[in-house]
Amino acid sequence: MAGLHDQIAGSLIQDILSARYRVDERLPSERDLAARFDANRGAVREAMKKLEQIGLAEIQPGGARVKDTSEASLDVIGHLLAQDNLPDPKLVDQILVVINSLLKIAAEQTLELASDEEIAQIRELARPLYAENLNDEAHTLARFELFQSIMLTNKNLPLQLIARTLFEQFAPNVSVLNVSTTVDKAAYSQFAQELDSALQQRDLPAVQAIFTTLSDMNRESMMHALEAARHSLSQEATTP
Amino acid sequence: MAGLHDQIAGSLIQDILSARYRVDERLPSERDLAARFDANRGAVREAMKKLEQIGLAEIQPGGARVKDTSEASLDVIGHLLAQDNLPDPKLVDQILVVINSLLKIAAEQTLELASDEEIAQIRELARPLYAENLNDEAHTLARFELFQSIMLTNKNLPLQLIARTLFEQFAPNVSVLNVSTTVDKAAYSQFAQELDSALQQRDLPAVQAIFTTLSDMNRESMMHALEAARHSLSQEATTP
DNA sequence: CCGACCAAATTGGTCTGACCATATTGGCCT
DNA sequence: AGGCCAATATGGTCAGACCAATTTGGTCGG
Repeated sequence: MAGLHDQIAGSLIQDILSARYRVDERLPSERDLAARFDANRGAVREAMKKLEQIGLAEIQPGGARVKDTSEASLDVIGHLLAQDNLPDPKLVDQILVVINSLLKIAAEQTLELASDEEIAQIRELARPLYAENLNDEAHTLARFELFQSIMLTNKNLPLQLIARTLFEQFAPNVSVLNVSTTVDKAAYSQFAQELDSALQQRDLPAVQAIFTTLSDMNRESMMHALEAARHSLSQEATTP
Repeated sequence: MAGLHDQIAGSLIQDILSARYRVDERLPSERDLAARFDANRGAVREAMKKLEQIGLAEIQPGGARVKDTSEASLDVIGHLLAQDNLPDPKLVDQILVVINSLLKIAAEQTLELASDEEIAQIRELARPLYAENLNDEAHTLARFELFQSIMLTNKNLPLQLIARTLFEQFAPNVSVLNVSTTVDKAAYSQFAQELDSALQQRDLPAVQAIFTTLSDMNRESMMHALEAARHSLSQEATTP
């Protein structure tokens, strides 16, 4: 299924992220890599192009050099998360901070710019979360739809692009954690009700406070899910 | 200087962004495009790869289709800004909202996590802005260094990557505007002093308020610069 | 002994041409 | 008219070659 260049790129990305090549170090030549992977140079070349696009390497006539992660593109995040069995908790928390902040910004802007109809639509999507006895799947779906609605109602294109990019890299790497089992549905119910009310009254400070609280909630439940997964993994290791 | 594939990519990007191809419409085949541009298929292929990377097209066996801008990568922003003589004011404002929000988040996190030494370093960089009689160049540099310091002191990698990416696309497209001539240096002086004090006392609400005000300031001065450039352009048109 | 300079080897960049697997198309048959 | 199938067009991959720029290593002169 995956093209040869994808395998090569994946291997090189892994090598770079696991620090097998130091920053500023020259990568092997395309011809060498082609020989090592028993592949066409074109395939290696495509792989190198991907590295460059991700921002992990800088290709120049004379050789390709490894760049620091901090100079990379936002697309490295996904690769960083996928590096180990479990995603790095610190990185996960950083991502959550950013995503939740973006959500907060979107909500603030929505409050300021959205029409009454648009506000009403968002409020509709908060209703399902009133229920504290939703099953995990339905609860996850309801949360997702509410957040997506807030993001899309906002007409800020850069904000949307960032949020989507970040989420797309984030989601597949935390899906194994079954976060929905650790969310506090009672707290979410209160959140939904307060949000509904604050939206109706277009109460900016209230909305800000609500999303600050939400951020803490989400970060907490994610940390719990990560810890649970870590325990589960170490159990598997001892009883194979 | 620019490779042939870059010219082809640029032409295709322009065509897509100016809506000469509709969303979901099939692009001409690589062989057709090669003939049209009098180029090698490999060159066209590289150009198409770039389109796919930016997220403006989706390449599949059977043909390439145009995607909606909202599904693109964050890298479209630069191309969107560069599309006309002057960048789209609405888009510019949206970008400023996001950048300023990210800065605010970084500042909040810095307040929470940074060491006293790091805080002190940032405060140092606020000092130069006390002066209201800095020349434009020095003022721009001082602002830039302060903001960059806040961004880097924060250890949030995703936040840094997003901010840098956004800024790199933004800066070259607004550099023609000479924004520094429209900033209110007196207001900036007050901002710097308040920030210095708020950082020293680690006063979170104060920092939040300061950056909210800063955002409005920046957005205003950018709008003024845009308007000035617009007038300047229309004058040139009447007196060539 | 060191630095500047130059030629050779290496490297990425580009082009040509071909073949393959798959998707699309258009005609044919029912 | 609808379904089926072959012909065709398309993107995906590969091989081999040449070019321009960089890097490298040696040599010469100070």
